Amino acid sequence: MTSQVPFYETLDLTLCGNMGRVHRLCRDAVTIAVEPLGLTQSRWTALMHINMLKDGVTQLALSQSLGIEMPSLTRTLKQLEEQSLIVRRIDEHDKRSKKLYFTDQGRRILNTLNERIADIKEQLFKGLDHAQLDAMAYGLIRIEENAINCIKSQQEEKNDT
Amino acid sequence: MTSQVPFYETLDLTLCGNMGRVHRLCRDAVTIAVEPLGLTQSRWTALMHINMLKDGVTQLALSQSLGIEMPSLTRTLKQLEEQSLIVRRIDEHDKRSKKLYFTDQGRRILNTLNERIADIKEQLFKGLDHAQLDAMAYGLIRIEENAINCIKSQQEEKNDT
DNA sequence: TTAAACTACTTAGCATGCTAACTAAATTGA
DNA sequence: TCAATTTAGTTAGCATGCTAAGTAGTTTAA
Repeated sequence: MTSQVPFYETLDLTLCGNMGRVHRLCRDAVTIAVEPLGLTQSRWTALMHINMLKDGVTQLALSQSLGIEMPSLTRTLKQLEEQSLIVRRIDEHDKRSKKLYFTDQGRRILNTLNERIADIKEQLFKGLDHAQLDAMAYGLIRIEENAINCIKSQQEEKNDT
Repeated sequence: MTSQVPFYETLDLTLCGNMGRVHRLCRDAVTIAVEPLGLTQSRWTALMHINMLKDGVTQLALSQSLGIEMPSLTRTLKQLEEQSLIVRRIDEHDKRSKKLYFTDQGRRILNTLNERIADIKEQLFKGLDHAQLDAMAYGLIRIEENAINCIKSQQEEKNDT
């Protein structure tokens, strides 16, 4: 791929700012489209992931899939339960853990949600072919790994002193 | 570039989640490194951009460079001023606007900051060549444009009804 | 067997993004 | 000219990420 925009000009000082901004914009684009359903970003994202992982998933597994910490998730699930879109049931085999299930209404909302998101996704990725998207995904994953290692090595350094 | 990771597997349902996660991780990697300087993410980012735009930049110009809204910036600048790293002076030519200047201590902190960030940046981008980084930057900018258009068209649709 | 360690989840409270609504200064135009 | 609009910045308060610390159930090991 030819270099339309030199990376070091756009991201050098900014470092991670661009990613944050693009993230917020994508998030907002979807959220505006699903607002009539009474869903915020954290809530529609959680619903999509529960569906992807299938009914009965634990909160821990969901938090890992979402890439967020448990306390962030707890708040969102509480709201979804208050909206009667999901229920949380204690796992009888391990009473510490809770499994997540859609209610009938939750499943109805999910259908609409899927349609709206497919529509927005098409708009967001317009003009980018699969090779370009794959290149981005590869880069993101690579940077993610590097960041995790970087954080880990800094924490170890701190513990040694 | 060959497709190491199929985009639609990693980002399909997640959509923008990956970007958010990578953003947070990069941000945290730097923030851990500069914490001894008493700086949080929003504060070190603001300092870097003030330096990039040069002393005397207005708050408005800075908010645009950062890609955040004025109220988000106001809070951060207030903290930086309380830390005596910058001062905000009313522009005599336009008394609505305020210009930003480093204090001596601010400039000292900035030097250390630059060194630490250069170090972390190298770690974050390890294993990615310029072509790959450019591909990512291009994709990010393209998606950003698409998202802005998508949000705009949805808002216009809403106003028409 | 039972005390210690670990695990899943929750609660409390911070950081940083946002919008809505405000103030005060500058600009526009009837 | 001066009332209406626009602009730069602020304040207030919400959404959603986080960490630290707490509860209660499970596992481990002396």
